[in-house]
Amino acid sequence: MSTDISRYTITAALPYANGPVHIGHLAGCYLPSDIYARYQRKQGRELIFVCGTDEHGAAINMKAQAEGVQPKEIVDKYHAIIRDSLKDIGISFDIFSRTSNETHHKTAQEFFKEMYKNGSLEEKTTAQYYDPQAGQFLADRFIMGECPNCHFAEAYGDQCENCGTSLSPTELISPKSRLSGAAPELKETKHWFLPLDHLSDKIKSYIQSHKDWKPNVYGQCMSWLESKDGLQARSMTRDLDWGIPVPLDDAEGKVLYVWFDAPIGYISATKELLGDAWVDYWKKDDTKLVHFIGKDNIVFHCITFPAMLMEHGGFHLADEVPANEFLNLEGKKISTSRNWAVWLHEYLEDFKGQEDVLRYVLTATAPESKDNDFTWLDFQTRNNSELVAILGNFVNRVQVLMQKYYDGAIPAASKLETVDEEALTEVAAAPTTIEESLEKYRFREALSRMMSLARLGNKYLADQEPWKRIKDQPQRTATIMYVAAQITAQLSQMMEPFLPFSAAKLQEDLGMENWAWSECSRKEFLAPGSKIASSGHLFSKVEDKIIEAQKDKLEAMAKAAQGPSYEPVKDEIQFEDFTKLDLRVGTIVSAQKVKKANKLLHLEVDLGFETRTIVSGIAEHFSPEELPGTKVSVVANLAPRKLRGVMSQGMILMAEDSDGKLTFTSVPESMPNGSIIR
RNA sequence: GGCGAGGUAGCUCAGUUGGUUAGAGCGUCGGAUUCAUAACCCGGAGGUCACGGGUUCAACUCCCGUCCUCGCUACCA
Repeated sequence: MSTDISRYTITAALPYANGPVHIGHLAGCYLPSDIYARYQRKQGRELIFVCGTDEHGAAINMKAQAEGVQPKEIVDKYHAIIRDSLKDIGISFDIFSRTSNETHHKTAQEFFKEMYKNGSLEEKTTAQYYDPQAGQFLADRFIMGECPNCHFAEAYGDQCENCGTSLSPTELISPKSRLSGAAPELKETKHWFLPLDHLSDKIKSYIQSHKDWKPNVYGQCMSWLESKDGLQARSMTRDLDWGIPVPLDDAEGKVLYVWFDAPIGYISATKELLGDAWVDYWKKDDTKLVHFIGKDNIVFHCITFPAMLMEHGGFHLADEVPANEFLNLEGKKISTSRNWAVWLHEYLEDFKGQEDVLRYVLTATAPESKDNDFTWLDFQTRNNSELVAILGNFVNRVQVLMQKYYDGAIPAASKLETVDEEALTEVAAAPTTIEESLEKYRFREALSRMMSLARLGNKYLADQEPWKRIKDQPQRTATIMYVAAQITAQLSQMMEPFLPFSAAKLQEDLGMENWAWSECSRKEFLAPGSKIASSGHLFSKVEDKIIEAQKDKLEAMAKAAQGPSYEPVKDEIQFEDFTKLDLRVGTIVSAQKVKKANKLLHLEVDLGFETRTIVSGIAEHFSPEELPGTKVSVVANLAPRKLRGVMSQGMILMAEDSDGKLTFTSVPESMPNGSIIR
């Protein structure tokens, strides 16, 4: 890894094709990767920048089913939206592929076969639910039944949406297939697992050879590697009909696990782009492999995927994984299901021609070292007082003055004074300082260093006051304007990775090309006599009412998404079913936290005829001190269950609103403990 | 509860081989200016560096403890 770098493989996390891309994705992954790729291209480095949609997995299957369409329709729709919106915001992928295409299917299958041949995969047979009517095995999500825990009737096979418990399908009481409604049968099925424990040391020394990785990345990896349970084997296959068929004889109806095939998508995309030359970008050690991802993907890219590559053999492992944290929106977590998001394709509609504004704001506020907040007010401020007032304004001043005094033709400088020399020295030094930041993945710092060129320009003009000198010092004025023109030219070059649209526009005004990075460490970009045109302001102000409209839109969309989110009414039951429940009035006599659990409270509840111990998961909603004396409704005949070492003998009834907030179901104070509720 | 990351000016952040009055951008206040989209330029105010101990001649920086935020994980109505 210390060898000289001959080429770069830059990947951006594959967006999952079950929804559009929002500003969080952009800030966390696509913008930084694009800035990096554009910068390295300008450096003249050989590189590929690959991405594509991730189109497999049970979630897409589910969504298709919910909408009553084929999975293919879902992924086609979102692939197009994602591809177009990323292109329109200027993300300069060399290829934007998709995991549903043939090259990828073949590549993933070959990869799997090779691992199989190497003996890296462990075959295990387990009992899984099977739908006899639909004739297929059921993914966890495809099974519904009664939660063993809270007895919610529509718990899914992986999790109960009502009480949040993680489940395995076999725990469900009276399970039903969501495909046909039939009762599923347990049937033996075979899957292929990737054991990781034996790789633990190898992975650890790999991670430890990258101590320079960002603390969040390095820390999280070591946290996993040093966890007491060790690295668990993960199943690399699923019983599903949407995905890449497992390329083995005895694997009818089985597909590769989506997390297995997705990262191979980077490789397939490279093949698609380069043909046989893909090998250079993935197997040679003089290649630098950089994965841009969000923090949710760290473990996968730093541990699982490298493990897959190690087991397959012959691959070069990631050199850098500059993962970002999360971006919040107006103080709240971005949420697709609550529709709390600024969607990229909608931004592009609402802010036509202002692609660079979003790029600027999201780069300036990118969550590089900790979660960060995007607000529309901040968006407006940064646009108006940074892009418009500093950058756009400086460029415009130069263009206007040049036009006014010299008809747009750059004058020749006479003798350079110290201030001129100093300014030009800074101009020539800009690439070096910006490069320093970019090579360390400090994009916000790089952006700010780029902006200081504009600040330098504004100060230079203010100090030199050409508008005063034009009257009686024509030679001095010419020199000043010559210098100002060079600053502008350098700006147009240094802007390019960050603000490609504005850079192109400015370069055109200046009659320049997008120069190589190495050509930019200079003092003269534009010779005297070359023309500077002006095609109008680079940026325009964002008015208050635009911001208000966006904020209103956000609230309205969130409200609409939240409106009809009532739980569906459960299946009808008979009166006898109801009478099985023994509900009683009780009073909490004492409450204390259960140790080593932060959601559980150990309650003693007086039921009149006896006092019960009940463990309740309400510790995040109530403090123990406020509870004694509270009248509650209790399920008195629930089978006892041990929770965190404490035997719980019953359950307290709670009401929950759509935000997950809990309250006790009220019982009048006057009702004696032990009274029956029916 | 365990593990990881973070807690520095109104806002967004930089600052660790410990060392003079803790920095930047934006905002704010005052001044100056008019080439420029009331933009630009200069200056000021503004910080118990989450809190409490400890090590040291010296701590934002090292050690111990506590609190808060985020993530993973356990546990859960």
